[in-house]
Amino acid sequence: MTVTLADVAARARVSAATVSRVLNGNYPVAEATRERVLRAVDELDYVLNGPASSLAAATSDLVGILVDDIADPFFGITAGAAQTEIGEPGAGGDAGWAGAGSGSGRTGPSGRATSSGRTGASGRTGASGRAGGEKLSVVCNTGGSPERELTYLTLLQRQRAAAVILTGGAVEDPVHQAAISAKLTKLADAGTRVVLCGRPPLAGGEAVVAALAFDNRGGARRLTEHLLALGHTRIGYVAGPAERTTTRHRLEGHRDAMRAAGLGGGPGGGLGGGERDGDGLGGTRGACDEERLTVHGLYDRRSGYAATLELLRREPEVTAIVAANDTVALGACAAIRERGLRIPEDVSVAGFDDLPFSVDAVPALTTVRLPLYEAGARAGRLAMGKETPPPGGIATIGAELMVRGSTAPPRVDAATPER
Amino acid sequence: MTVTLADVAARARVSAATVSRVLNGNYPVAEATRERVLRAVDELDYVLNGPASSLAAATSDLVGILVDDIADPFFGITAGAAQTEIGEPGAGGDAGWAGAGSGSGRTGPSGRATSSGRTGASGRTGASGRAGGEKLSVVCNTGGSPERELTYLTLLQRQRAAAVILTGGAVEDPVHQAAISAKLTKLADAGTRVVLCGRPPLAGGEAVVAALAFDNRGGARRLTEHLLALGHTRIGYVAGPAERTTTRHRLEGHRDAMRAAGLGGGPGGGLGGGERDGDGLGGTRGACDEERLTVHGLYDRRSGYAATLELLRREPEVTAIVAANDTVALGACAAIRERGLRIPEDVSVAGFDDLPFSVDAVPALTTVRLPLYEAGARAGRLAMGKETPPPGGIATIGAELMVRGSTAPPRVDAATPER
DNA sequence: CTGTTAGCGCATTCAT
DNA sequence: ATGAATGCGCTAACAG
Repeated sequence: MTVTLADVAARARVSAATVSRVLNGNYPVAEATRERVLRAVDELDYVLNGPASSLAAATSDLVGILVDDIADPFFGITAGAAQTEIGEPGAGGDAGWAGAGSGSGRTGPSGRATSSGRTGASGRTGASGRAGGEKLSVVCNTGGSPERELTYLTLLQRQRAAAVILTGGAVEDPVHQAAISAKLTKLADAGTRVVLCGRPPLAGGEAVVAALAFDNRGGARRLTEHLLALGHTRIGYVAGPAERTTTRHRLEGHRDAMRAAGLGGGPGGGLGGGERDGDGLGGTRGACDEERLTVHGLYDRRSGYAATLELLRREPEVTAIVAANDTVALGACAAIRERGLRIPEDVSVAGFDDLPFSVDAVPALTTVRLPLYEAGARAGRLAMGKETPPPGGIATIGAELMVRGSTAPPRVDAATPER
Repeated sequence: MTVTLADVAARARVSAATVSRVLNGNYPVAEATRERVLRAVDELDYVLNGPASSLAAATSDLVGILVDDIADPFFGITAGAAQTEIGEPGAGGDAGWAGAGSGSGRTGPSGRATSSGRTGASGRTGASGRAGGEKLSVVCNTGGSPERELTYLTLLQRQRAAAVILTGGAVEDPVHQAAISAKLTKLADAGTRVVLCGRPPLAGGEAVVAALAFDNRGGARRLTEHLLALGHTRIGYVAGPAERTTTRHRLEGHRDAMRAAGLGGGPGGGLGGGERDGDGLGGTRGACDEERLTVHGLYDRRSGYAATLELLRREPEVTAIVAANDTVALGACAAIRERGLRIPEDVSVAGFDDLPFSVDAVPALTTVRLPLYEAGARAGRLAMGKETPPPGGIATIGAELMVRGSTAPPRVDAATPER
């Protein structure tokens, strides 16, 4: 019922081995034979049996991209970029079928004979039903759950995936860290290329081809410095889920800036944790403020809304709110407005990521731009081995402060800060 | 080097077949044996070889979800919902094995010490590195390109995917329609369950398990009726790519409403195409206006921005702009503001989809709500055979008008409409 | 309930 | 340059 290699071989009057060689394009085959085989493939509408092929070759063309939340543009942009790089034959191959007029014609297999620069491996394209050297890049939605992350990794391992890209922050639970780490090592041992994107390198990251980390800390620090420079001192922070690295790094950057300015709980400029209890003097508000002005939530609009309401309740005098990301910032804006406050006159708001909609917010959102597309694309290339990994396998990707309308100096009549 | 079924069998002192049965959980196995096998699996850290398994069983656990643009929340939400349904072992029992005396009590459900809810077939979890009955649901980004859509379909076909979900509008080019249709038929013939979500059923859709179509036309009509009721008559329309069904349906709904109100080019209330050239009288502005007040672009912010600028240039007197979707509406808002106009005082703006950020726009966006999550989840269940298809395999999903702040009556001093 | 026996469809040695 | 074997790792009858 389903047509196999043998059928094609029979039709083309060659052996199955030859058909295989033509299809994989990695072995010399006489042009005439090749034509015949290709024609038989078209006529029979043959489609390679992936599982069989993978089994025999001990490799597959599956590339997995793990994301926390596919509905979040942050991941959509990153994953889409990676997928673009992976989908394209890219380095060395051709894109197939340049020949037959693609506009409206391309009735199908007929007008070939061209097969432009069919160099080596990449050949066939899908228009007629065949598909060749392409990788099947797929994105898997973990929903932020470490268990699902592990499950997907196992599933991918089971498929003998060619590569795996993990995007977004990691969960810091040491048990999960270890589990993920072990799993990645096994994947790497089995020949799967592992790339981290927007996630800090893991301890003993030999298993990983490359880790692309965003400068979350630096970006957050510069953002808060901007607020401080405007004159804000009572700055609320709507953080993400406490256990994620992204959350921690952004929060640390924020606090670094605060402390360097003599605000917050720690020694100026320090980044160490310590000193949780206020010492009662020294020109700072003490650590209690640091805690009081931070609220954790999810990376979504609703959380931003709720957390901001809470922040406003705890400290009605805040003059600025820094959100974990742009989506959260949007929720924060809604909460602020609902309280009858204006942005930025009464309260400044800042986000993180610079997602496409941020520039359209009213007022436009001050945020920190992360080159998501570029990072995703690079991760894709790295996964495909189309780009050489950075030295040490680790690269930090810059974060750029984008000052826009949602931040401004605090009102002059705002309660005078204590210092 | 890699551990196989035989290794596990040897360690557990059983045959490979028994190990297979334990792993698939679809055949009676003595509890003691099962324990032994499971332990061996853990000790050896065994992971099933997917390709080999798929080859032998002639099925795979891969489920593909095709989307136009993964960076667009419209698709992210839909795909994420579908993936959630597919990922969960869920109810409904798994497709194949109702036969083997599983009527009430699954094979050997008796209390195993460990792992709480290890229910019958779905067994093993990922935490330890094993993964069982789960499907690997993956989303594939076509970028709106019919070629890539076909390529992905072929790739999925090659993997013998268990199911495929196509989301979003279809491209209307008859050649591609036919190609897709043919491909879907082949997939279905090979046992792949095909589900359409947010896409109209295709001609001769026997191949498809179910088609979930949004009521784009009705939603668009009600939206425009809302604008007309407010008193608008000069309404600009920023449409999506001309060749997509979603674009056409929304545009048709809009024009239906316009014509029913005696505006636009056709006979009142008609939905037929005809009458492209204005007849010069009859109380309507004629078809030329219909064309003049419509600009096509992509479904993104930038296009919305550019198209709106163009619309404002063509007809400075427009009092309302309807956008193809919310993202486009955001761009439209930016353009309008840049022109020094206020929303909604000078120009009303409306979108479509009701994405999460729309309620946070300022002013909040009037739009048409599509139950994306629900639709995606339903598509996922349909793909898994967990839900019975609607009668005829076709269901239309309602679209609800959401009136918010971005639409208001036109200014009274606006140029008086001619009628 | 469990072991035995055959392939699944293809990529590869080897030969030629 | 091509054909003929061999086996990848697993599942599915079929016995027992």
